[in-house]
Amino acid sequence: MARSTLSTAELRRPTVAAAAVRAFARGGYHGTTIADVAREAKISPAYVIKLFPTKEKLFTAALEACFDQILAALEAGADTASSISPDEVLDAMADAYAALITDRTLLLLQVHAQSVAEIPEIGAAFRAGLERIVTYAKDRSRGTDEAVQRFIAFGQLCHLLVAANVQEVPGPWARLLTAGMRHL
Amino acid sequence: MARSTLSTAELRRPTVAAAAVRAFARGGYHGTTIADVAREAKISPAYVIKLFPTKEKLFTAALEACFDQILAALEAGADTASSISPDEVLDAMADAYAALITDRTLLLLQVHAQSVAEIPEIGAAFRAGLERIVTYAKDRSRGTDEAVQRFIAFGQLCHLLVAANVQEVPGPWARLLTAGMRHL
DNA sequence: CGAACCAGTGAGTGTACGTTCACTCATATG
DNA sequence: CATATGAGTGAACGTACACTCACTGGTTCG
Repeated sequence: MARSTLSTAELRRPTVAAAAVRAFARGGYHGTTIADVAREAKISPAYVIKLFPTKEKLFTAALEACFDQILAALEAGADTASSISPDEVLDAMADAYAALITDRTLLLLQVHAQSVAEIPEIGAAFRAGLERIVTYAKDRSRGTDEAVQRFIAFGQLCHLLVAANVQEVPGPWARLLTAGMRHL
Repeated sequence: MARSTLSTAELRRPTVAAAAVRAFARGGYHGTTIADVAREAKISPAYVIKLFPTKEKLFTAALEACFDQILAALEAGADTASSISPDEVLDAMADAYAALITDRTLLLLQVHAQSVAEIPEIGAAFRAGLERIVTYAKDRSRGTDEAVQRFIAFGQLCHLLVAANVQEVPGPWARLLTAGMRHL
């Protein structure tokens, strides 16, 4: 058994990053330990930090994996649009995003990342991911700046609703906020 | 000198809560220690937790103080509206909010709260504050549900831009997102 | 065979944190 | 003066965490 089946460190890194996505999505950066990630990845803590030398690098790796998945979903969604009208393309991407975050993992990781964006390395990775999303949405939809801005703004509203569990709560204010949102 | 000048615990609590707002806004829930809050309030850590028996209660107290200030700003802003047209009232409230969060303290505290809303006590306090904002915006502006929803969505976009420091960054994507935003 | 290498780990180290507790000191009142 | 009350603290306790390091066992190749 050579390279092809034996898991070298290089091959292992993405699976550990995927485990980090799940673990950090639960507890956020400060609320998640390297041991938590190790448990999720089914390896020892020591090996986690051999693969990603600091906790910050581990988190940014998770964040990049998160944005990779989001971009892929947006691309796939855009392909299903019934016309090339900008609004319809953006709408198809929104549908795809809503479907992607049915399990809240990727959404929560972004929320947590936003809250530790003051850490330089993490802030940079977060902005890089945001840039990818915004420029892709703009280029692919060929919509106006306003339409793309609205696309992001309502995405953020969606993050708020899910993070705060507004859907599970009664009251007219909650229904006002969730009206028309597709992430259920 | 009796009650009026001597600082009793009851009188001290709000000033400690205000210190907690500042401290937690910097580091978030998990990234801020009780000693940080104590330093900010210029008292000992032990006395902080005598005033607020657990870290969670301390954080929710800070969060409530934060929403108090936001509501007050929205009310004051609505009073300055040049007409009673719903859109103009909402616009005046948005201006007032933008002015309030010129220093990023209250904004960042909300972002951090959103990311630890899974902690039941904190999630409940966060939803309570959100409910106050939404119902006030709706009742005072007498706008449509859609207008109020948009008001909140673009508020969340504003939080994203500030938390991630998008204003300080070059690139067309950043300018697209910040276009028309007033929080500078 | 043996030497070099690499995936992966167990056990530790130093530090920092939330919370507790016994205490001090100032004031207030009888 | 004596006693009580409550503001405020110093020092400790137990735990938990990021990160280190010396090590094991398997594989590769001369």
